[in-house]
Amino acid sequence: MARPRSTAADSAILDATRATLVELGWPKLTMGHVAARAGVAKTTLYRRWPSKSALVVDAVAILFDELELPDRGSLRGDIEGVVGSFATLLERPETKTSLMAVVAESTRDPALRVHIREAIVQRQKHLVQEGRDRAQRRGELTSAPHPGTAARQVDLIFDVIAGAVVHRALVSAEPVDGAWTTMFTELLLGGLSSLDEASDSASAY
Amino acid sequence: MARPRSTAADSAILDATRATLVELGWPKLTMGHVAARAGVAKTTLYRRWPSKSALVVDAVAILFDELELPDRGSLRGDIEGVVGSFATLLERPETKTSLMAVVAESTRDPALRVHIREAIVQRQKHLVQEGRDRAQRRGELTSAPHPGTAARQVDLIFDVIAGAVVHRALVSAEPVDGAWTTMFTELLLGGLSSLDEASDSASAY
DNA sequence: GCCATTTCGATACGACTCGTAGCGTAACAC
DNA sequence: GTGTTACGCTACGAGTCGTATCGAAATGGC
Repeated sequence: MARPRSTAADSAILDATRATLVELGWPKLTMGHVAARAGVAKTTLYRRWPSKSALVVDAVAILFDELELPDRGSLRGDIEGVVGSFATLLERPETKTSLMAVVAESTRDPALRVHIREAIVQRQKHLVQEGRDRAQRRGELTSAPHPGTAARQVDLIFDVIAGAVVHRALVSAEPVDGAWTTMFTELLLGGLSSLDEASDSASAY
Repeated sequence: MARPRSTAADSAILDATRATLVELGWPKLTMGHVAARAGVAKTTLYRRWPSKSALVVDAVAILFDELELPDRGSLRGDIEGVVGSFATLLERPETKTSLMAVVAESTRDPALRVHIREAIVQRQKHLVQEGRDRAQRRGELTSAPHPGTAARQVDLIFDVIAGAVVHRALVSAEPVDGAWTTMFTELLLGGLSSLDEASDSASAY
């Protein structure tokens, strides 16, 4: 009908949000700072995002798209690769300080919880599916009997990998280095083949 | 020398903190609220805790002591038990809203990070060691070759269990129910025996 | 029992953030 | 052009933060 919303402002705001996260960290990031840095009025921010948390989710979600799953020739290699790149991502100050913060706020804000699930979790879950498909083609894993079982296994593996790496890096606050990754991958490989056998023996799940 | 600090005030403050967490949640919890509820001046809070986060860590850490590892006769049973009780703990509003929040702030506050590690992580790590010892006595696992390897395995297992359950419950925001626990335990058992064999074959780690 | 010492409750403070409202101006669709 | 909408700017009340200051209260040492 009339003047459309400036898409330039959108990206300027998201860029400014990431830059401010790096510089000040989540707790000291304010809507005022972001607005000033983006060369935009504070009102413009509130016209597009209901809260600081929602803004940060969008600003950070894009960063997760850099996660890839290059084919390293084996399931072991693929897992070690994705763990490494995820750990690298978590070391960036933008993600490190804000990821836990938005999750924390989401425990009291259902809309934000859905927002995170769609923008980050579900959006990256294809990585697990892809790794699984590859392993099946290589004959390292067999396909699950029921489609529902397969989906639940993908969900489980995603929670285990993401959860373990996040916990190691941010809660235990110790490095996700080669030694840890090797050991974790060994654990996961053993677990996966165990799941494979268990679901082959019919009734299990 | 003179008037000692009131221990009654200490516990009144911690109780008030938990109660306020339940009622208002982390984001709306203020030092003013806690002080008023505890029947204490705001100044008294700041004399003992440097920040809201540090106060909440102490208030919540005690709750983790209710985690137990009753002997269910098998490693499988023990794991399922501890996963269940951890999930129950995470469902309580005091922990749910505040755990991620303090971790988030700890990414920019080294002192707080150490505080969390000592009060929560290290304090509960004995559960893993205990489960492992039991499994060895039952003959379900063998002891690691080097003591350093054993310690690293305990750290890894702790991160995997705690991380996966937290991620499932708070990030994916889906229930840690019996089906999930069964599947996760199966994964972990397979992984543990795999680690066992790998570390038996000498040089591995 | 008395006194020095330290904590305690109360209050006030400036600085900051929040989210919203009101305004005139600028940019686009038709 | 003209109407409609987004924009930048400013101001606002409410609320929080962490600190400073004060007299009163409680305790240990003598």
